[in-house]
Amino acid sequence: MNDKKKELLDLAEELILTRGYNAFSFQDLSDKVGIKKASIHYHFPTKEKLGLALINRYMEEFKDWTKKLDDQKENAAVKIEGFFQNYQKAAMGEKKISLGGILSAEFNTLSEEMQESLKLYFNDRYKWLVKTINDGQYEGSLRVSGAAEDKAYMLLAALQGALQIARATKNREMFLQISRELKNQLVNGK
Amino acid sequence: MNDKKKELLDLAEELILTRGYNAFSFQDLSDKVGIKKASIHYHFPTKEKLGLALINRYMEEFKDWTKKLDDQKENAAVKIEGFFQNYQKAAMGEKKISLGGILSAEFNTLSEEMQESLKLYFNDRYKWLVKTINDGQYEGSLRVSGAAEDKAYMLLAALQGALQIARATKNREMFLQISRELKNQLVNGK
DNA sequence: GTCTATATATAGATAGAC
DNA sequence: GTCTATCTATATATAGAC
Repeated sequence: MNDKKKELLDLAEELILTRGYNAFSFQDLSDKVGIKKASIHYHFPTKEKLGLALINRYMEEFKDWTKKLDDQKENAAVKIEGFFQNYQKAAMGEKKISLGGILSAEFNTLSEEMQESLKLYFNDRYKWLVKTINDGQYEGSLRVSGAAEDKAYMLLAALQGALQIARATKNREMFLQISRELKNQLVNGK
Repeated sequence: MNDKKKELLDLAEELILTRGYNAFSFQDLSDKVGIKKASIHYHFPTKEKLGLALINRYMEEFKDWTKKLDDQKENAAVKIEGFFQNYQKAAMGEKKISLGGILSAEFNTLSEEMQESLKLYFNDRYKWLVKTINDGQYEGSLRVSGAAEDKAYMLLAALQGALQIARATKNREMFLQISRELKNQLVNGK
């Protein structure tokens, strides 16, 4: 990916996380990146291609992130803590939403291909959580009551929901409290 | 509120929960309700007024719903079960989102007044949960470990997030599983 | 790669007739 | 209350020059 294309994707990411996929435009990109909006179509033929590129990049980044943890031979507790930190960064910042959060809300207005990619995005994260929680049980760095599958669902839903409510209520403390509670469930088997 | 106005608000609710606030238009309403889009401005001068009317109606409905439970002298466990059922209806249906969920995602594109109303919407629900959990502890219908405030946060976030993920993954079972787990935490003190 | 110009569609909103 | 007509703004996208 060339520099201009990457720059456009970075800006699109910023705009989508702030305003949503439907509420950002090629004109917004043009204003910020300094080329005319018609020129953006050279890099991304359609808005949908741009949207797909962004979801795919998110999935790549997640894969890279998890691979790095594997390479460093981190234990499951450290990995899960990193997962929390990723959400916490979002919660403490201005945007307070995840790509999955915004695109789920706009789900029914997205193309079939984007819908399918979004489903994969969530499934990737879910599967990683299940595996990591199971690893943690086995190695002893986590103590979880019940099935890893169920705890993974809960974790993902609560973190996504916490971001959502944090945005609307501007309440950062809430996110931290939910975080503490979830972590407690993961190490004390509650 | 006259019939036509109510009809418009009902349709707007349907459209907003399906496509989002920014992605529905007065033209959409016009197509379905059978009057020209210019005529809709007679009932709602601006789109924002319509949005505000919808949030306010949601808050009124919630107040009526909680009042009915109070009048029937239901215990806290029954009330909380009803709260779960409200979410479950959404999760099992086609829309799979709450008004708060969609408007949080679009938060930064909303008027200040709508943002403020949305904050109240969440705070109303949060305060009711705190009070109900505390009542449940006192009367013995619920057994919760830790502060009611913390459990209320968790409950709200997990249910909102569960709806969000259910929409994108088309996974209804996930919602039920999260529901079971949350209820377990509320009666077994975990 | 980026430009100007343009096509086509749709948005929210208003004026004024009926 | 609802209509037609219209305004103004903006959207995604394409053609063709440079």
